[in-house]
Amino acid sequence: MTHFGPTIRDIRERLRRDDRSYSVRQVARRVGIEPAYLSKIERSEVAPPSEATTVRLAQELGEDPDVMLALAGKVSADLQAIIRKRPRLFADLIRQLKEVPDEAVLRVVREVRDGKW
Amino acid sequence: MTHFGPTIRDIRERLRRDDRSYSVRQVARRVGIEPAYLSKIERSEVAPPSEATTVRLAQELGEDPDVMLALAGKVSADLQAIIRKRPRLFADLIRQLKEVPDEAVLRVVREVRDGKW
DNA sequence: AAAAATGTGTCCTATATATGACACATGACT
DNA sequence: AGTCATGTGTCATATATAGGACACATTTTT
Repeated sequence: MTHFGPTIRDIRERLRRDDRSYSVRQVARRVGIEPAYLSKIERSEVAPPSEATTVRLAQELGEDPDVMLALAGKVSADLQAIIRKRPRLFADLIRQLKEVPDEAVLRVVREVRDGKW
Repeated sequence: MTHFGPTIRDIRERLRRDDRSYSVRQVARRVGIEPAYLSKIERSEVAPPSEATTVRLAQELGEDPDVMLALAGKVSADLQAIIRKRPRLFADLIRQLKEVPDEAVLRVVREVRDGKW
C-alpha cells in the first residue's frame, strides 16, 4: 500500500547512522531471513513478508508491530481472532468508529480501561 | 475452524425443507460456483472459499456475512481497511475489549451512534 | 419406464505467498 | 594491497489459495 519497503529502508538507514550493525546483512541475520530477501523487500521487489517476519523486523527496528503490519497491508492475527469470536459486535463497533475522530475513540478506550462498564 | 462446511450444509438443508430450490446444484448456480465445489466445501473437503464467495453464499442463505466470514476464519476486508488506517488506535481498543462483556461493548456502540462524542 | 435432477469422485490448473541459495561487483577497513 | 563486508541480480522452490470440468451412480419426478 503505502510503500512498506522504502519505509523499512528509511528506518534502517536512520538507525545505521548511529550504529554500524544496521546493515541489510546484519539486520537480516538477526531477523532470521536472507539478506537478498530483505534487500528485495526494501526495494519493493517482492511483497511485504509474512506477519511473523514483519513483526520480528518491526521489533528489530524498534517500531510498533501493528503499525508495520498495517503498512504491509495486514491486520495482526490476534486482533482478527478477537473479532472472529464476536463478529457482529465488533463489526458494528468498528464500522461505527470509522469516521469518529481519534480523540473520541481514545475517550472510549479510556472509559473501558477505567472500568466504567 | 468451527466447521464452516457442516454449518453451511445444515442451513441449506433447513431451508430446503420449505423450498426445493435449495439443492447443492441450484444454490451453487445462484452463488456462481460449481456444484462439485460447493459439495466439497460443505463436507470440508476443501478449505472455506474466498471472502467474496463466502459473502455471496451467506446472502443466498440469509445469514450474516460477518458471522459466516468468522466461521471461515476470516475478517472482512473492509473492517481490516478501517483498522489499518489507524492501527494503534484500533489495536488498543480491540485488545481492551477482548474480555469485556457484550452488553458493555453494546453500550459503547450505542453511545457512539447517538453522537455522544 | 423414461427423463430429469441430485450429490460427489477424480483430475486438473492458475495464481499467490513466502522464502532460500549463490554469485558477483563495489566499497570500506587494516 | 589485500581482506572483509556490503547490496543486489538471478534462479529456484515449496506450499497455499481458489477454484473449474466432466463423468457417474443414485434418487426423484413425470
